[in-house]
Amino acid sequence: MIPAKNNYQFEDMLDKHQLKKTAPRLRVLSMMYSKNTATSQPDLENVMHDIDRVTLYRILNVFEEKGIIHKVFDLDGTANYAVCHSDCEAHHHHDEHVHFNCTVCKNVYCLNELSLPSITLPAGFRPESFTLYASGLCPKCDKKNSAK
Amino acid sequence: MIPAKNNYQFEDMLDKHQLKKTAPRLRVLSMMYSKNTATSQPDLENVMHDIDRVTLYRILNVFEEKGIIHKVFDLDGTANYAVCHSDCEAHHHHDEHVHFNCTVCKNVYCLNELSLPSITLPAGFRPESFTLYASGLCPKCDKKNSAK
DNA sequence: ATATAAATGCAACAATATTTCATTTAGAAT
DNA sequence: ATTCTAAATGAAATATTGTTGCATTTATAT
Ligand SMILES: [Mn+2]
Ligand SMILES: [Mn+2]
Ligand SMILES: [Zn+2]
Ligand SMILES: [Zn+2]
Repeated sequence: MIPAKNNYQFEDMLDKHQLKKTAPRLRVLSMMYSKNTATSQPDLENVMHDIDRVTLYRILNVFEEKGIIHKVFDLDGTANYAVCHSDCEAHHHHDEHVHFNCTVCKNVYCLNELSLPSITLPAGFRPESFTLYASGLCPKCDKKNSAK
Repeated sequence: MIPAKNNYQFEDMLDKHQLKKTAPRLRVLSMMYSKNTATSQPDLENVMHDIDRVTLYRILNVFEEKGIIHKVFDLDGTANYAVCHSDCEAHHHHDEHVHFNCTVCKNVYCLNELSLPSITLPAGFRPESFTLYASGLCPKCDKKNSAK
């Protein structure tokens, strides 16, 4: 589903966005591409002890600006970031898919396959984008749950 | 649309939920019922200087627990609170309506009239609740915008 | 009027995010 | 290869946001 990427491809990505190929950026990229769930700033901080917190914030911000990753808030309101698969451009995201937040493992899944049902808003509202959040049990946690 | 309420009704509400009728609580209630948009903690803090920050947090928390208000995160991830109109009970909310976040005035509107379209998730996911967020121009900001 | 549990206010603390600036480094120019 | 420079990082300071503990006040039941 998510196409795996190697380090050369990550370097290309940074090149393409006129970002310098630095070690912290490559590590963040490879971490985010290796998972099928979104990553929070605390997640990164816990794994990459040697990289400064501020650097992580800045990497997340610039990646979001460039359209490499997009931000999703989970049930607690903490920001999670996931790689974009919708040919997003700088300052112009198109990540209008469903997000699933597991109530047990707290992971956030991007359900890129699902497009949103169209919906009509009350008169006067001019919507520009939609996001649908679903929460409940993810496949893993549901399996564990029904096993016992 | 939103039924206006007077102070006696606010007192009744607190009574019904076994909460003491205190001045801070009544003021928060009346502020939230007087608007048709959600209220953030900073909003409250800016208006009610004389009430302690911590008290406001506690009021919001207990109101949410009791099913009087529900929490909505806006585009920046800040928590906003809006009155419930879905006969919510303590620890059991049913606020599955559409939320609209205006990109200009930043206001969050509960579109209680709109129910959510049903949606089928990929195999394995066991959803328990849904929220649909829309963002764009609210009626007011759209009108101002097209005027000039 | 009194008693008591609940609620508030204040101070301290913790967690999270941003700003500033000195130092380092990637990539371009020579 | 060496030098140069803008970009990126790291570290400290500051700001913002949310929580905890405790003394004081207050709503309400008796
Ligand atoms: Mn996504
Ligand atoms: Mn709502
Ligand atoms: Zn899960
Ligand atoms: Zn607006």
